[in-house]
Amino acid sequence: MNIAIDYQSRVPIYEQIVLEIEKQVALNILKPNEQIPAIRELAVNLGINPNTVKKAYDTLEQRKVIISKSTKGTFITDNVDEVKRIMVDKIIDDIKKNIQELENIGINKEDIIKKLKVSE
Amino acid sequence: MNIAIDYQSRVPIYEQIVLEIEKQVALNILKPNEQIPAIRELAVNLGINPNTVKKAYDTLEQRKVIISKSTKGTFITDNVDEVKRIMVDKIIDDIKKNIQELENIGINKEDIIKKLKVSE
DNA sequence: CTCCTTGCACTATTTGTTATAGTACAATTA
DNA sequence: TAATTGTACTATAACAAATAGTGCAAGGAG
Repeated sequence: MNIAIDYQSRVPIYEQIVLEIEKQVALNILKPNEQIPAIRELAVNLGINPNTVKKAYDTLEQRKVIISKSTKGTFITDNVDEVKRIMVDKIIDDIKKNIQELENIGINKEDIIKKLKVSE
Repeated sequence: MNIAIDYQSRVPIYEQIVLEIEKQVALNILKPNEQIPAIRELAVNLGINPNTVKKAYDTLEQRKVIISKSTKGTFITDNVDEVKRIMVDKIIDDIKKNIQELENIGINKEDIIKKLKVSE
């Protein structure tokens, strides 16, 4: 499990872990039903406190990205498609909001497309 | 000056003020050289501490959105276009990043456009 | 000149969240 | 039996945000 923690970031460590694991699920780096590191193990790997990892795992379980099985370990959900769908919807929504903001400022769709095409 | 503060948000109050004023500049609600409320006045209006408003104004001045004139008051910059340009560039950059993320997940440009067109 | 308002500067304290430290339990596995 | 798993809990530390409070210098209005 490869996770880079940015200690300068305003995003809490536990949330960085959440976002990174969600991302790796969406990118098929983490597969359905795959086991992920034990709380204590990941804590050691990242050099942080187990409670912080626990908080991340709790959040991920609430979002149905992972499933914790007592004494067995923690596993990626078997319904990875749903996780992806939610992520994609969120990103699409973000883009729509950004486009709306640009239009509010007075930039029309053609100009937006023009600006996007440069260096894309 | 109409600013709504969300106390539930993780974004600090001073930053909410910064973002809202920048937005109102971009939307031409706040005009070039226009005077904005005194620190103490806005603090009373929003029901917050003057130091919090001061921090917001300091940030805005650093970003060249406003100019503070001792004993005179605080004013919107005369170069509003530059503020707009920076905001637009930032939003465009956000959109690009989001598109890249979608492509990484495996969604091609045509699908992205299709998803964007629904309800837009 | 006096009073009020302005931005500015500073210290101290409070508050809430994040992160750490530490301990313990139940259940499964080797 | 020993080790590992997730779970649960309390206490503490660390940090940023926000508040509280005081005071200064300078300009404008009366």
